[in-house]
Amino acid sequence: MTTREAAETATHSPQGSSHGSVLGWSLAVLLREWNTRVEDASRDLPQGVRGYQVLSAVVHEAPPTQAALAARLGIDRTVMTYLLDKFEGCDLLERKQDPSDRRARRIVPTEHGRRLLAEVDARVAKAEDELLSTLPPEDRRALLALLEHAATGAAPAGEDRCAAVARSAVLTREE
Amino acid sequence: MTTREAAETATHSPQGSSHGSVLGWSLAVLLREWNTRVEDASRDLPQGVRGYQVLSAVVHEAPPTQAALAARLGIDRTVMTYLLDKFEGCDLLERKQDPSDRRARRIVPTEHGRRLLAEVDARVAKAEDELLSTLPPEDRRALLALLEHAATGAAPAGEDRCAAVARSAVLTREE
DNA sequence: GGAAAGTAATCTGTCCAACAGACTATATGC
DNA sequence: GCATATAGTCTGTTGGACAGATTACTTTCC
Repeated sequence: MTTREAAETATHSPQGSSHGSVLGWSLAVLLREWNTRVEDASRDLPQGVRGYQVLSAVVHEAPPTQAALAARLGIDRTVMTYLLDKFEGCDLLERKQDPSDRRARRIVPTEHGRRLLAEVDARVAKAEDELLSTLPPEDRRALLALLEHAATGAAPAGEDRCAAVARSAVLTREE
Repeated sequence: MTTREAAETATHSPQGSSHGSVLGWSLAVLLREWNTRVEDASRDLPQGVRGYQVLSAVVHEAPPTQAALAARLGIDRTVMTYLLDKFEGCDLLERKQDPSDRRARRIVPTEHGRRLLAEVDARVAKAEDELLSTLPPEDRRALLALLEHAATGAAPAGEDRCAAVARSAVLTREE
């Protein structure tokens, strides 16, 4: 009896959000798999996936400060410090004084960093294709679009704003 | 705003994929937000989100063994041990000897566990709705479907099989 | 029937990564 | 110039993940 109740609850969906959170489970599974695959793709970078995300954000989004970068990736600021230490040590990123605010550091990629990221980006793209290989290309594009939309919409106020700032920074400050 | 428009934004960049992994970032942001919201929704459960996932999986999926449960959620088996200890301590779950294999324990929810989960499930559903509130209902459904499909497809062999086993267990094992 | 190998769960010890909190240096506002 | 806020760093603590050994039981194969 009790088991039957369970089965019923499980399939008895009022509005599609039937059995316990599909959302949470799917996100967790996908992210876990994404991690292991990208971990492999970022083998040349310090700090594995973490490192990839940092380098990628710096190059592609150019957040204006260390703090903005941390906020964008949801990383603690104290953690960001030693992450960047390693990147500087590997000659992938540099910290430069921001002339307009001497407390802040502008994080800029080195040439080496850019080149390496390009390689890794390619490997990551391939890994992601494999990860989503069960979806036809059309659905894959739809999923990515929906995900990005949902993520920017769901980000706790400040993250998308940060991205916007970052983008404008790219435009105004590129040399 | 439809999926197609979003897709355009996503693929908007000059050289196509010059955008670092949208996938990884989106998944991470969404999961992080999902976590904080569900953390709040599961305040009555031991172990927060973790606890919710465990209880939810036990009730809705009824994995046959502790190990299967752990595999489904991507949790280490040694961790599962003390997670379940707490649940037993709170009278939410029970470990019962599996008569057909006396090494294994069947994890079954108590009445209390079921009731509590029902409450929490409701709160979680609400939290998820809010999380995706920027998507129109149609897109929301599409996203969930695509996510689930992608996740089951991407799960390292054994996880969906485990779910299948679990479901059949629900059907065959009556009390 | 019984040794050998395999599996479910547990227990133990180790390690690392996250976070809070204090601290330095700048900035901004009154 | 004093008060308050912010960027970044450093330090100490803690919890959670994981590897490895252990116990109990099952399966296999001779």
